Amino acid sequence: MTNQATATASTADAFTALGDRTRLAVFERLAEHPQSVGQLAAVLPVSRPAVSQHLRVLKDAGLVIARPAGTRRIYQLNPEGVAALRDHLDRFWDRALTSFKAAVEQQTRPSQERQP
Amino acid sequence: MTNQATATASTADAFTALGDRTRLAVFERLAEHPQSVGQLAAVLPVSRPAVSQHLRVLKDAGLVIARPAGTRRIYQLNPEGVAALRDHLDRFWDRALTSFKAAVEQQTRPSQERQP
DNA sequence: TGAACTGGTAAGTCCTAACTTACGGTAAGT
DNA sequence: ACTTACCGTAAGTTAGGACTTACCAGTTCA
Repeated sequence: MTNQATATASTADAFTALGDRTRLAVFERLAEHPQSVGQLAAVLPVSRPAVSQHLRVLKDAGLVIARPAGTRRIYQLNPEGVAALRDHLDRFWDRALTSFKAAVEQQTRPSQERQP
Repeated sequence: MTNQATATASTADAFTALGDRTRLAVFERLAEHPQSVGQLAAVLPVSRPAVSQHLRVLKDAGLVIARPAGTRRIYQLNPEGVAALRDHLDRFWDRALTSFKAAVEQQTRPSQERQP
């Protein structure tokens, strides 16, 4: 199938993508400046195919994009994907902390308890 | 000094903690309202010990805390840990997108290239 | 047209971790 | 005291994914 249509992936996919140490390192390197696969592999302690596979995961998660340049492929961050993930997480934190505050309210106001 | 390394490591730990589907589900359930281990296990498609193990990971990542209530243990979000992760991610996105913009500047202004 | 780069993919190995069952330990109810 | 309910941990199994080597396709330059 076309992985291009999967421009924006789910939050779980983004967490999974950035959850791996090597992949987070790749992402951070690309955050500094766009690079080719060989440049990344030269610095990281894994082989070039491994970097390619990690880049595929990051690309499927919508976090990076590639652009051909001669025989090389320059990878860079996908600002849209990163911004989308950031917005999604912001709403997520807001909901979580709001619900938490509501629970605290209900805690300090013991009108009714004992709900198994 | 070690703030940077520690901060980066904790971010990776948080990503790893929330990268698992089941663990993210646990975290989202707790974001709605505090619950006991048995309540979580009753809804989720895994056994109770599995939920306990996931809660341990989330607790080690500083994302949730537990409070004894009789024979049960009520888990809830750790607002401090969540807020800390949120702040750290905000700085992370800022750095990433700022560097990306700088790279775009350098791209549209091709004073020098050819850096293999 | 070759030779020498580049990088994606296949196939296979290996190790981590997510899951299970079994057990022990604590708190409340009878 | 005995029973019941709830939970954490140990031990063991298994599925997934992170990594390797080998191979193939596309691009550039002689």
